[in-house]
Amino acid sequence: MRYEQLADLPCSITRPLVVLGDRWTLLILKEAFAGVRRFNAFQGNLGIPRSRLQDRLGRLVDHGILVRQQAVDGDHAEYRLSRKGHDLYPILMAIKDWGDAHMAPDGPPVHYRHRDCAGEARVTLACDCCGERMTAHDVLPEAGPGLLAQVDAGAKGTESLVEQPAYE
Amino acid sequence: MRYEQLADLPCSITRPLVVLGDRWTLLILKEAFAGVRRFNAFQGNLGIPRSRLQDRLGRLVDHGILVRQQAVDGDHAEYRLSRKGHDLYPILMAIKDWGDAHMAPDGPPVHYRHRDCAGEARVTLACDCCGERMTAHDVLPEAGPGLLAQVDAGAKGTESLVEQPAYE
DNA sequence: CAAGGTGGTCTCTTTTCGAGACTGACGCTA
DNA sequence: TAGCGTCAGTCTCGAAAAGAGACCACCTTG
Repeated sequence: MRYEQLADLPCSITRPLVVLGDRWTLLILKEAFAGVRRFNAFQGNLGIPRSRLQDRLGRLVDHGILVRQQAVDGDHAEYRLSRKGHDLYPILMAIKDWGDAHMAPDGPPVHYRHRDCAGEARVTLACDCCGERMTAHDVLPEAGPGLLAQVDAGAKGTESLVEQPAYE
Repeated sequence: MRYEQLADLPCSITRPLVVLGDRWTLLILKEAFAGVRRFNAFQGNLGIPRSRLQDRLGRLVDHGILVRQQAVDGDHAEYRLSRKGHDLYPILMAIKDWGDAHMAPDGPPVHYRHRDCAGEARVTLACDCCGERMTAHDVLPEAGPGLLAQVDAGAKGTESLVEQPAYE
């Protein structure tokens, strides 16, 4: 049970990971972005045990990442990405970029192309102020409002995060 | 054993996820980017069981994501990010952006600031040709060389990926 | 009515995880 | 040199999660 409590930490990387960080969840979402909506399709494409899929879909619905509804053209259930779920796309694309760079010796298995031109979708990390591209070396963590709110509320275990050392 | 075989699929999202997609791995890497290098520091910061940490660090070293070496200023072991590991940073930042947007009611706990100005690090998905920003709706998957190589080699289970439906 | 597809449940076995004690190497210091 | 603290790493054992696959109720369609 202690693992779930990581979600209480004031960290915007840790909190999503408690929801998304297991064997299947991101794979399910990848399928959802590929247009899959039905239970049996998820199950067949991934080979995930049915009970496991049931559990994961339920959690994603609970978190508002997927929405379960009846299909308009039939009686069957559908799982569709909510806005919140849709916003996960850059995460999958960042994974894709890394996979293409480091785990695709024969080249990218799939090109994710811009509909309007021949270009490929790529994730970039940049400064939202000056627009310059950034790497981990250019980043300096600094306490934000979400952390200060917890400190003010007397939460424990937050001190170390305030003094987070910069990545060298 | 079937889960690990997903890594054989020609998909640059699936393959990294088989390596990175469990409770702890990305959390360990998050710590590594925060400057953590020592076994006990990972263990203490995350509360991960020692045997689990041992296993995960070993896997990351095996995959060339971390490098284990003796510290220059002492006898203890150090785990440092390799180039390959360093390249994972956009994934963590994409998760951070989503966490800030959807799981941080009090605002971002931590600002990841550009060293050179006051701006914040943000991940964007854009076309590498025309530079236009993209969402999942703008993407059209298309078979690439890594997939065709497997098809030519007579691999099974690749057909469905070629005909991957576009995200609606 | 039978066949086949749907999402979903149940059971049983195997695997993984978690907690914490334990080890052995090393350095410091009294 | 004996004692102590710290380091990474190992072992054990009970608990939790995952996996495989049968099973269910419901609905179409022939």
